[in-house]
Amino acid sequence: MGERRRSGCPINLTLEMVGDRWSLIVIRDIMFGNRRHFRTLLNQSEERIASNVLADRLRRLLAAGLLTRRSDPTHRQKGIYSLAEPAIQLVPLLAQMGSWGLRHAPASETLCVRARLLEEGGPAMWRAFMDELRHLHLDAPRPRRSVIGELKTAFDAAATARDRHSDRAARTE
Amino acid sequence: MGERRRSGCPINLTLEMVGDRWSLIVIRDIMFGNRRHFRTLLNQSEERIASNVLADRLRRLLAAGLLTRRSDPTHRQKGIYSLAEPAIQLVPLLAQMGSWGLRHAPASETLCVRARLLEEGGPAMWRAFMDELRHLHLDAPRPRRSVIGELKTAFDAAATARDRHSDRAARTE
DNA sequence: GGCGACCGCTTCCGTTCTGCAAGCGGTTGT
DNA sequence: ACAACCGCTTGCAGAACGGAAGCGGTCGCC
Repeated sequence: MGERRRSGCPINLTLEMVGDRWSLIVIRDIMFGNRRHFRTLLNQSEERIASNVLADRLRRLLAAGLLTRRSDPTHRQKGIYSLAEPAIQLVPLLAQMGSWGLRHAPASETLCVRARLLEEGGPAMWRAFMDELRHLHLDAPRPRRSVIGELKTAFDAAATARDRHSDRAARTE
Repeated sequence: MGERRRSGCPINLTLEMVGDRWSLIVIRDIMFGNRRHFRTLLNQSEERIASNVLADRLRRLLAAGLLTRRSDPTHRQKGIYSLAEPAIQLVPLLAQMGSWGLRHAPASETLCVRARLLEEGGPAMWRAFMDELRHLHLDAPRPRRSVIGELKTAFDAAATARDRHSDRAARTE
């Protein structure tokens, strides 16, 4: 089992825990999309994760203490996945990844809106977001500010604008 | 060539460019260790990267525009690898990875010193560091502040302290 | 000018990881 | 009872990884 660590460097250790092509995608979907079940993570995945890879990542993230799982009272065989505190503290990292990606990668305009908003909001917004996640995932009290709401509003507005635009484009074809 | 993009999400695109187990290690070593040649990246690698993997990563990072390569005037067959601007802008991301790793992973005390300093310095220190990197890699003017110097001083102090400690431990064995 | 050390980088090969499709046994709603 | 759905597994092919040896070229040195 190649579980031994390559070095004690914090950057390296972070890479070893979440530095693969899927772990942060799963965490992103739970975090920003509030997808809590296996099936929603699988089917609503923008990047089309394979079911075996998803199962494997959930297992690893549970083992690493980044996620927790409890059974869903409404369905005997479902589990509800929640972010643990270490995963919630990935918010600044994900925000930086979003900022970098929208500058240096061919990101889609609509999907950039949230990244841009999170960048403009800065650390204060990240902290509010983390508080909200603690409410949703760790039974902390509901904070006043809803960053998820702000992100959703901005995203919906951008999606509507894009649809209007593509309607117009379709009409002129 | 599995080069097609999975989605236009900025986080996903960042992952696709540098979200593997080695790319950011290579960039980290060039950035913090100022290792500019193939051999130094290979032999001084804390994590013992294999030469074929290193060659592959350098090729990819060059193709992605994160690194540049020029030939070394002192040795006909050597190349000097430099960070391009997009790689320099990974500083905040690497800083966040360091911060997360030292909190949530079993990071070595000595190697944590730099991550902690970079965290305490905050965005102002990151900006100074990026300016210094632009001087070292992009022929920008030398800035007043040397973050690399600060990091080295702190690291050396920690290493000395650790050595003293292990000497003492050895003596009492 | 010959020789050993070193240079960037490649090749080989066994192991592991990924991506895709199908499917399993159990649960739920009708 | 039955179909739809649930979390998750299996099988398999191709890609990526990791370790070791090695290739042709270059350098410093006597």
